[in-house]
Amino acid sequence: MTERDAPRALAHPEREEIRLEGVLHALSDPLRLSIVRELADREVELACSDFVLPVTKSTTTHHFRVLRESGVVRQIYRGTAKMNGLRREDLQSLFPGLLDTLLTAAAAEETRLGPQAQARP
Amino acid sequence: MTERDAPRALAHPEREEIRLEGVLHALSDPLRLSIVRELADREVELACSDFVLPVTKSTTTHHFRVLRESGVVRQIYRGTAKMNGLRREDLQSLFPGLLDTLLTAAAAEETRLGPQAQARP
DNA sequence: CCGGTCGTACGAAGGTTCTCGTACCATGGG
DNA sequence: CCCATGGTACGAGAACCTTCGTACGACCGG
Repeated sequence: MTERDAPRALAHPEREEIRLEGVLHALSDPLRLSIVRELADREVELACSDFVLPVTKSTTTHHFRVLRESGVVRQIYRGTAKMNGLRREDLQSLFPGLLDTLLTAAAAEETRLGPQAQARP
Repeated sequence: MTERDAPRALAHPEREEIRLEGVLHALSDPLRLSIVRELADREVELACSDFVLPVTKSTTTHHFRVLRESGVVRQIYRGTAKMNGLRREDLQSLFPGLLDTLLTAAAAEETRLGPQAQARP
């Protein structure tokens, strides 16, 4: 069934398996935080290749995997593309208000430090 | 001046130097998160030695240093003891609601998983 | 079927983190 | 003045994280 509908299925933690420490660790990386912010801003599912990131494809795959395995995003294949969506409802149910507060905090920090200050040399 | 008043002063980031990524990273460790929760519950300054932690003194020093350098706690010497206080106002001013939301999320997770589930073997 | 696009797997280098043990320093009480 | 207490410094080992390159697999469009 699941195999038949989704030949290239990806492993996700169930809602109950999501751990706060894992979510915080996932979001403590500037690149991953910027991915989540963009996902939240656009409010649509985005392909990995829709993001312009200062790293190679391999590294991009790695970061999206961390986000998926920590329960922050849901990923599904659509043709050759891999679409990413925030797991808003799961996170809201487990940690009410956390995602929005974090997004607000990230926006505040960007305003404070200047929009270019998230990358490292 | 500063030297005279506090011969054993400790380096802290200024409020403006506190970075969201650093705070999230500091709190993504279960041991450090439990320290912050206890600090928030008691609402008083606590010495490092007031915490019962499943690690050695050296490791305890390390974790408190991470919390201090990320801007989460303020540490001052009082005699031989080193007192720790949450930097509530600084964090609230930079990231409104974040600390309380995180503490609530941590409490919710503990309720969900059982009070013994924060240590690792 | 063939080529191009999108993404994965694997291995490796380099850096950081977590942990400990041992030796040490600062403070305050007898 | 000495010692007990509370904490630090340093070094080391293990584990983990981030990054990359190269080679490969899956799907779509012609």
